[in-house]
Amino acid sequence: MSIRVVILDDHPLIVNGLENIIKKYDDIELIGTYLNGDDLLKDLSKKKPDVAILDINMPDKSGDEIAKIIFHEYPKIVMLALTNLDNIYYIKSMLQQGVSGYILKSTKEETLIQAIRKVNRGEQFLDSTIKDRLQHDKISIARQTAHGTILTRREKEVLKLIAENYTSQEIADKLFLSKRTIDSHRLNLLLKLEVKNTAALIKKCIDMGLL
Amino acid sequence: MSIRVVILDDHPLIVNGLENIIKKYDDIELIGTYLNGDDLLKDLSKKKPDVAILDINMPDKSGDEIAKIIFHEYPKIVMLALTNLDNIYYIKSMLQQGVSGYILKSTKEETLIQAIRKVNRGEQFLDSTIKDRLQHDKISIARQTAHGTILTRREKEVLKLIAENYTSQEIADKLFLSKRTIDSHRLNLLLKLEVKNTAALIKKCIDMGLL
DNA sequence: CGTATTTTCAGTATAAATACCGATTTTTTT
DNA sequence: AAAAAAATCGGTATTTATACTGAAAATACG
Repeated sequence: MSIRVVILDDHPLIVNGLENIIKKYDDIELIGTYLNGDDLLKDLSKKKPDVAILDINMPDKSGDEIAKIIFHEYPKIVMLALTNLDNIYYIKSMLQQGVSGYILKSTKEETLIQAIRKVNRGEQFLDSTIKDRLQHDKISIARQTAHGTILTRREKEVLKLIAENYTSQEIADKLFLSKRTIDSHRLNLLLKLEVKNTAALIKKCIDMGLL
Repeated sequence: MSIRVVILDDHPLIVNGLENIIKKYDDIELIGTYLNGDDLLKDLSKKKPDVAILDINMPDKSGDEIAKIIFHEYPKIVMLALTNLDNIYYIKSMLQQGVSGYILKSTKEETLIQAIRKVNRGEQFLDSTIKDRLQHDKISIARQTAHGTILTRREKEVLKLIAENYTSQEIADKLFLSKRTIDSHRLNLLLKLEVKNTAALIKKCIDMGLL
């Protein structure tokens, strides 16, 4: 019996590439492709794939949210994350969310197929480049996820406005809050992301897909 | 005689997707794929494609640099730019660099094929979504390219350090310059990119692929 | 219903960035 | 060689952000 796979990626061209690759292999069957997380989640109540290939940088819901839901509602589905090199921040958190493997979007055909087969057998697959990066940034990633990179609703809101050319005072006016409150949120953002100024904050958040 | 095409993209998975799509059409022939601009340029002295599909966000050389070189050295080659929605900043500058068409990475198979055929006939092809965005941001883009979004070497250097968590004083020490000089560069960066603070500067630069 | 987290707000102080005024020297381009 | 652009540095004033106290109210969660 063949391995049934679904793909989630907001990039149709990537989906197309994966689709065409998988087609060539008899032991793997593509039973669904999705451009956003909600569509995938809806369809999972009907279809039962063995492996779900998930893009990490999604515009609406972030990859780890989807992974979390799938992991809890459909624990039998094995997940394989699709990621760029730039986004290693999520990796540890994704591991905890039950993701079994990581492949890069810049991966080759053979590596992809190998990864699908491996995670379907219950093993873990980490792209070698990701392994290196993990090794290299081990400490900072550990700290990263330790006190949580997960931002609260307000923090995200403030973050977004900061990136949009607003000052603290303007943000305060916009949200009908005190400037102190905004300062407070800014401070928390800097602490959570371990940066010491707004410039680095914005960069890191974009790198992590929070913006 | 079929349309001979080369592809430049640092994302193997995208290349793979394009490759598989083009394969299916008899009137289009893929004669080369490249993961970086230099490889493509080297090969152009031997191969003579009709159409070159170029990724815009490349890590080493930026897309418009490549386009400029091709346009001047091989004016017969028609260029089709591959872009994300996020990066419309380059579009006008690319047009001036001789690019004939724009397709989104999130495009569908048919649109891609249609675009290749159209630009090969000497016509222009703009993805409808890009058209909309161009319309919407018309004024700001015009201003953008007018006084040049092109940053100088020093400005890029300072910009990078700003994004890396350094203060003006620290940057000054690092580069053995006066703090005033750094202030000067910062001010120019803000003016050139038409933003009023560092946060927005970083965001815009990342959006534009300058970081 | 009680506990934890989030969100809210305050004072004060310092550090940093931005807004103006300017200018000279060096490098690149024509 | 001349012109243009880039890179350098200075003073001063103002605005904004960050650091350090701390704490009350609102929400979410078990």
